[in-house]
Amino acid sequence: MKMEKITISDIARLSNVSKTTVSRIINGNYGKVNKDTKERVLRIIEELNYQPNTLAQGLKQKTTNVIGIVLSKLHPFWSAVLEGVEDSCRSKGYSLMISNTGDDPELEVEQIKSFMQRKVDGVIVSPTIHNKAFYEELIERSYPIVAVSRKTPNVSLNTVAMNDIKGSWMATEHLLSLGREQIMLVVYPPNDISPRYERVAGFGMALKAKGNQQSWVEIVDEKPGMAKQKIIEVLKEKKVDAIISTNNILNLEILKAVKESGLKVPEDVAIVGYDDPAWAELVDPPLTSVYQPAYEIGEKAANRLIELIKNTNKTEQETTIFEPKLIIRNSCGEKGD
Amino acid sequence: MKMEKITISDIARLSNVSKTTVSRIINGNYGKVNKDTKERVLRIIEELNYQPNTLAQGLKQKTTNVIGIVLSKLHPFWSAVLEGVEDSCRSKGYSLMISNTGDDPELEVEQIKSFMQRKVDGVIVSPTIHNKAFYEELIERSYPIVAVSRKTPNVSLNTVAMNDIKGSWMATEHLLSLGREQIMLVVYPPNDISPRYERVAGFGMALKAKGNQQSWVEIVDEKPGMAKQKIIEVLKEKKVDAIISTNNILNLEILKAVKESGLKVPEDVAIVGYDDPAWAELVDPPLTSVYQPAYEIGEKAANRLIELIKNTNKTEQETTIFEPKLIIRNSCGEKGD
DNA sequence: GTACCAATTGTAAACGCTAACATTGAATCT
DNA sequence: AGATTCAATGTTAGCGTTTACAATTGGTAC
Repeated sequence: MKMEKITISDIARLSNVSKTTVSRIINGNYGKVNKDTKERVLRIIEELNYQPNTLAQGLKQKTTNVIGIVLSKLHPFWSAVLEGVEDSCRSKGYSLMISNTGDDPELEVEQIKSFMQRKVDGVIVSPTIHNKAFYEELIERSYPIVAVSRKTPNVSLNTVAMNDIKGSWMATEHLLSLGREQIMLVVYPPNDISPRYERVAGFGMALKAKGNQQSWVEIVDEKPGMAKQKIIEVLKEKKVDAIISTNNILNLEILKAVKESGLKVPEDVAIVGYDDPAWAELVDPPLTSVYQPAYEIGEKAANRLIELIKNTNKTEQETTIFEPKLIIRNSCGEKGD
Repeated sequence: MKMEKITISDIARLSNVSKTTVSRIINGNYGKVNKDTKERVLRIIEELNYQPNTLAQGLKQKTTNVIGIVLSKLHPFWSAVLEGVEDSCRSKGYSLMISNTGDDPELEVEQIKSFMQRKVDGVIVSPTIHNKAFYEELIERSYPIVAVSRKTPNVSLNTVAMNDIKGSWMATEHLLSLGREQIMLVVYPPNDISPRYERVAGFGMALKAKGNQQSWVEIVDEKPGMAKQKIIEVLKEKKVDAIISTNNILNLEILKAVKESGLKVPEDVAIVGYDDPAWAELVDPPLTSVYQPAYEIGEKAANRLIELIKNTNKTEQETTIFEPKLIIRNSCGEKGD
């Protein structure tokens, strides 16, 4: 299992053919090369465990079979997305470069540029809504890129995302139908990031439809622990009979806050989580929650990107929206509670 | 913000210097170039938004500033490791290629080879214990590689991992000291993967120390849901007064199984989780669990790898072991329960 | 025997960069 | 003045591939 730094020239020399012929064989251009030489060369390649230098290939061919993914953080939702992306990429022969930005808009473009400099064939990104100009430029150059789990108003990126309005809408509807009236939607600062403001919007729509005016949106700080603290305060001061989470992490903060406040779920306060965590059925009471098919989103995003990379024709903007599901357990009680 | 495919030659031509000079400027070799030309060239680079082609650089320089990471899966533990790796890499100017193998030994070497073909500067891997020969070869060629969160007997890889014996040992000790006697350690098939058999070993050691002979190891199938089912069966047939989990996923399976079996925690059965999940304090009762500093492990692994890449001298094998912590909540009750 | 063709293989340039070595011109030394 | 040095810049080859274009060979048709 020798693996020295042998090049195509070595193979060529040792098998008495030109580099061209070896190259043809490497690339499966068998039609143009004699069966005997092919076998001889393949044997030598095998023996020396020769692996073509991908950098050189990329330099010459303008394509690397690498795609880059830029996302915000690695909490469970994104991990699942990433797994979908990864599986799909590997099965199609692409390698993956990854980078997290923590939703810093500048880091976002910096990382994409860095990937482009490395000549990745395309990029998957969970974009903030800034960087409009940057993305427009990419589109104009028809650089393969797809936005995942985030939408970009004013920029028509290829997109694979959730119906986020519907997610919070369903949650709100559910609570209202159970007679809850002072509902608090807890959300991180929603301005930069589409799912957040869509979830706020869906909440508002559902309230308006039922004429509810006692519910409100509580915007909380993103620093770990801050949300919990804030919620505890609010819970002391205001009448709250239901809480809706808007993501993975807030699920935890909300549940902890409620627990520490000594309130009973669902009697005192009903809770709807977001993102249906794996432990949802283990807490007491089991958490009603909005499910999102994260893995499938990732998979689809990767597939779409690869489509863009390969097909120079199927390139018109396309948006795929997945629908969330409300998984009802016991954290909202039943009608009349 | 034009970003056509401009090369170093364009910059050179437009600023009336040779490519060499431009190259010197790009690479910060300012000492050797006149201040005026430097500024002129930098301005043109800026104007045209020139970005050096990293493939070409890599081809020439034999170094890419990319590192590859090959791990088993993306459950929460590995996500946290990955975040540590990623942060550390980015802060030091490295990009990251990622790949999951699901602990398939063949895929493991396949992916590493693929990374090497792409000329990554080094690799972080969560290895199975197979592939001894392969890793030995890498070591012999002094290829920079570090094993993360897994140990490789017979192969002296640079390693950053946990004291896994101690983790289960502490859990077992804790349970024994509380008077539990029929303890079941639930584990996925442990043969290929060091933390698993270490956790089995730590369990055995603690039992032996106290002369306990009624406890046992329950090996369960890795397919989702299988563990839960098996545990439910066992719970019916045998007397079990404590269960120890050995990872993230098993935490969930065990808790679900116990819940479905209608047993009371900790009265009927005590439980110790592994990996201290974010939701540990939210379940009822809050889960006692073994904490592992996943992020720090990732960080350290990346740092060590980068050290190996840069320092051709500090290259002797080195193993860093982090210590787990037992976080006691209420799932094991108190003495005398 | 000459012309033509297909099959197989080779030559050489190019991809975009870096670096060893060479060149230039002016300043400094003796 | 001639030799020496130094700062600034350039020439050129090469990193490991691919590929347009040639070249060689033997066979076939006339």
